[in-house]
Amino acid sequence: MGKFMKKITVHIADDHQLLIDGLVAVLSSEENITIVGTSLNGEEVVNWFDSNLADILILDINMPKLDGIAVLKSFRDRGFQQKVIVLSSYDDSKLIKEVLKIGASGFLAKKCAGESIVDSINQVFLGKQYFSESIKDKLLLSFSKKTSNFEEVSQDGFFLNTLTPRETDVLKLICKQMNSNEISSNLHISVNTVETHRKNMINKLQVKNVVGLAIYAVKHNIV
Amino acid sequence: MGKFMKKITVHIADDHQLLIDGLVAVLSSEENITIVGTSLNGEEVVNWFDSNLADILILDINMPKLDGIAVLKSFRDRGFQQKVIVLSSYDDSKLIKEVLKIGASGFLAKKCAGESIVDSINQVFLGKQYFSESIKDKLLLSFSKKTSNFEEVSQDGFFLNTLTPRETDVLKLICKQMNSNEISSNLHISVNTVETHRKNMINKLQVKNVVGLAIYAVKHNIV
DNA sequence: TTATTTATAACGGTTTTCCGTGAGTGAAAA
DNA sequence: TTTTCACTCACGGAAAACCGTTATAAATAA
Repeated sequence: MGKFMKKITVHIADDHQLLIDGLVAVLSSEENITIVGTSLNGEEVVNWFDSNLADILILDINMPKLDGIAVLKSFRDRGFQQKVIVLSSYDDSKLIKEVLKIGASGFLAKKCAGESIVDSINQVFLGKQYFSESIKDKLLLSFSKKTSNFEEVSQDGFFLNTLTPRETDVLKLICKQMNSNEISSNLHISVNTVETHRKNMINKLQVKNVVGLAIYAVKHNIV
Repeated sequence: MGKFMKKITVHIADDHQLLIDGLVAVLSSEENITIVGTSLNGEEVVNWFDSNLADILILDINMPKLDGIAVLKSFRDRGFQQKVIVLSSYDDSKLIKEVLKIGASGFLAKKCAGESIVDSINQVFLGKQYFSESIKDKLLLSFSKKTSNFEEVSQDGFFLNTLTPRETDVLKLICKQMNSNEISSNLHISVNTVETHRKNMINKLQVKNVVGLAIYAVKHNIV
């Protein structure tokens, strides 16, 4: 490796400082990689990239304020060029496909090994895509089950809609184990309205019942 | 530091290999600490300590197979002596109090900084207790709200009961968004039985409805 | 041996959720 | 400016969840 070769600049975003510090420690021994910034939530990421540059962003999905999906979307909408490697605790095939569709270059499950983050940075920097082992398995598995994927595909790539602010309000209260009545008092709206929001969320997130909503909420850091 | 000073031996357990590798990288620069083992789930931890020793165990709460709480309880029941520092994404005051009651020596939120893990290991090795900043705040806050803590205390320290194997079966299916009817077919038991399990879980976990159960399940890695 | 725990099951009644469907308003985007 | 989106509200019926209570058998712990 030549002495004056350009180093790959990396920004790491994760709501767990401990993980960031860990990754920094892992990557610090790689001589062709420099960490030029870190963020603890989505807002910080967006703000940082407003006035800074990095070749690669390691982006956790589950973050407060603005989650990884929202950050990705905002980058895509603004035509930003840096590569993004998504990091997630949950290796859900729906999620993987969604982030790829929005424009991520790689997907790492947190259960992958430390080396694979080094590999992924190098590969993605070269313009390739990168998936950790468990992710590859999940993707292959989901493609072989054509039936269960039919609905997703048929919806032209919008199977994973995001919630409106108001829906998020309702979902938060649902997760506080309130019923529709309590929620309606709390938000000063009619019970019918609450139930409409509830229905709409169940439809757009393609879940079966409140349990699906609650799990979605936890996994997307809404609670 | 003397050349022949005993190093503190540490075992790290977390279901995210990435975090383990990160912690290993962070701790490897500490000359008085050696990592003598790692585990990706609760079972591995228990098995490892059956035939090995470490001064300190860094233990994640959310792990598959056997969660951190279960591991702690099994250690306590068998009279093991190593110190345990609990690691968790969720800095819930109930959880903190419970693990302390079972015998943990420290509690780190994953959002704490990498240095604090070094500090915690050193402190706990000296016989002290250690809490990361956010945890201290949570504890103080919960002690000042005496009212909300009355029920917990009044129950003689068993506010956080564990589920029976069968209840766990039911909960898993609940989280797959099945209704009681579907669950009963799936487990070949009566709908009434399913609903009994459901009720019992709601009671013993002190939640209000399925949403509470689902959130409990996700946070305790049952799904 | 006795007490407790676990898993099973029943039942009637109440509350809540879920489903379909339709509709009005205001704001923002095309 | 027309259209789309977010938010609001309504109603009726079906399905499911929740509550209280009781009970039996087997296994296990005290």
